[in-house]
Amino acid sequence: MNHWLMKSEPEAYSWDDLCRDKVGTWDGVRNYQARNNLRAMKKGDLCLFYHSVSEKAVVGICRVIEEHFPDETAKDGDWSCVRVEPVEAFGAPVTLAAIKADASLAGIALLRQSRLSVCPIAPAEFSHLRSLGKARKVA
DNA sequence: GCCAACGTTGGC
DNA sequence: GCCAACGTTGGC
Repeated sequence: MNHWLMKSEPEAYSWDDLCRDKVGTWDGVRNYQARNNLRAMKKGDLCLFYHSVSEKAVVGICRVIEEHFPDETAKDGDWSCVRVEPVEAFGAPVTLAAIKADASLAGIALLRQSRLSVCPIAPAEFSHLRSLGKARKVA
């Protein structure tokens, strides 16, 4: 299984929105590297949900429930999206500042490539963030 | 609001 | 194929 981190501005689509919807379509990606990461996702892969810009924190974990298919929101070009469902909410969101301050997360793609909206996460990084975030199952 | 990083576009 | 101009993302 692979692990990922996906960013969303909470004003555009938030973790709470995903929990309300139960199932979310992760569309709107218009960056080739991010798109290729979306296409590499397998059903069952887990993704950290990061709130960018206004909050700058990892707030939960979602699971890929449908592998990539064409992004209908794209007027032109060859873009993809996936479907996800919320799995675990972070009782303690892990802020960007906390990630930067954590030596064991120094290599995380979030820091190394700050503009990439869908990036792979190493298993050790994933489990560390999950425990820092005091993740608990979504009802 | 500013700016750094980075991707894309188009002229040459 | 290079590079300047421009647009976008996202942290500060």
